[in-house]
Amino acid sequence: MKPAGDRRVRRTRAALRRALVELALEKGFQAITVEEITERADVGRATFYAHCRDKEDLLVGIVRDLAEDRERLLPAVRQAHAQGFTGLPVKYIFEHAAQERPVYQVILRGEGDGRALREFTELIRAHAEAAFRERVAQLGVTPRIPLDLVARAWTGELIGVLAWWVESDTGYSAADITAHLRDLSVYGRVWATGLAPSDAPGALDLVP
Amino acid sequence: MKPAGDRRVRRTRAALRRALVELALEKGFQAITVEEITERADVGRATFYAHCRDKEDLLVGIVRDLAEDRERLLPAVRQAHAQGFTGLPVKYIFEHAAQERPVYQVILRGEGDGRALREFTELIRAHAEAAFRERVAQLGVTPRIPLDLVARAWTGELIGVLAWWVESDTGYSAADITAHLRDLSVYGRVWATGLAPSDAPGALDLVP
DNA sequence: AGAAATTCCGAACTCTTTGTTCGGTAACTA
DNA sequence: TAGTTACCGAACAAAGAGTTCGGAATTTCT
Repeated sequence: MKPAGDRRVRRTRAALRRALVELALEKGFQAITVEEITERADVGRATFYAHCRDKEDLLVGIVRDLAEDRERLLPAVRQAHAQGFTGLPVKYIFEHAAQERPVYQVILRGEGDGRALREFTELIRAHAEAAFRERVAQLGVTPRIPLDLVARAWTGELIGVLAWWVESDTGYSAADITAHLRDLSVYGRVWATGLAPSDAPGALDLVP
Repeated sequence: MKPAGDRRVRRTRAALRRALVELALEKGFQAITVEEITERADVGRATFYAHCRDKEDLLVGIVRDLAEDRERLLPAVRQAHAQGFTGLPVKYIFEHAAQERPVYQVILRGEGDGRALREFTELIRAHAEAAFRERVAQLGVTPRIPLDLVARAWTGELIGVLAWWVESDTGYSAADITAHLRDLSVYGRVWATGLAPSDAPGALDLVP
């Protein structure tokens, strides 16, 4: 299939986005000027404004592209899981992040005015909450904690870990992290720290 | 006890910070100019630069103040919990956030270039990780999941929920949220969604 | 292949905002 | 009360944002 639109547009868009990510990693988003971007991308400055209103806009565009890219992989993943899988396959998010590490870094650092990261977060949160609700309805159980809260907590957890993972060399593979996050979800943090279930009452202030 | 330093300094600092928060809520951090801040604070523009290099700096200062403010309450809280309590008392964070809601909103939106939120996050994360390690050493158990990961996950969870809570009217009280977060920590997300422990294996893809 | 449409260039221009300086005045501390 | 320190305000240079437009080049459509 051929990508839609004018080739020139695709080329300059790609060049601008790549330039933005590179520069953001080099000197921080804030410090970048539009001229630097266009210079690095080898594009006329006026052209920049033909594509987006400002830096921020460009960054948000990148987030959208990234999400689209992820979605493109999703159907195949869903297929792999035999029956109606509705969740966001965490492992593939981490693998995708490993592939597109620079972009993920810039986004997850919350650079720009935060719009990009908020948009990123919201995408994941909406996915998660929908998946939770569907699952609960499917099994006919009633949640013990409001699902909106559970979704927020889970999203925060995921993004917190993801941000850390793409930033530093943690030594954990995508599969490692996924397994840990799963255990954490299933057995809880008290278990994760190594306490026996019987210690739980005394260990409540691990949280307070 | 008398607050340290020159009264004039305290006054203008406070005025500048209040102005910044107000304006950030009204029109977004990005759109604010230094002149607007000084105007709102009724302070000469040159004075602004005598206190901080730019908007960002001012915001980071606010974060520091906030943390300091929280710490001031902490000893009393620690006292309440009979023996050596080391964790960050979540409930008091939420109560503090309720008191200082506008400030928390601005910070947790990730406005500015993200430095403020990163600093905020890092403060909490460091606290949490230290608390976890101490607790684990105290009880002589070995963690089943690396504690750095657990700390990241927990911090993300807390901040995700906190950001949501100060932003929208969720209808949950600080005590509600705290209780839910505790249950989530102790029993895990699978339990939280209402599934029986026996459902766990089949419910793993709530996470993957 | 040819025509029409679209995009890119680049240079010029305006306007806003930033960040700095400095002498005089007022407020505070000790 | 004396001495220190902070604030004011006006003026300045520099830089970046955002817009405009005619002509050249590419691409798409027929």
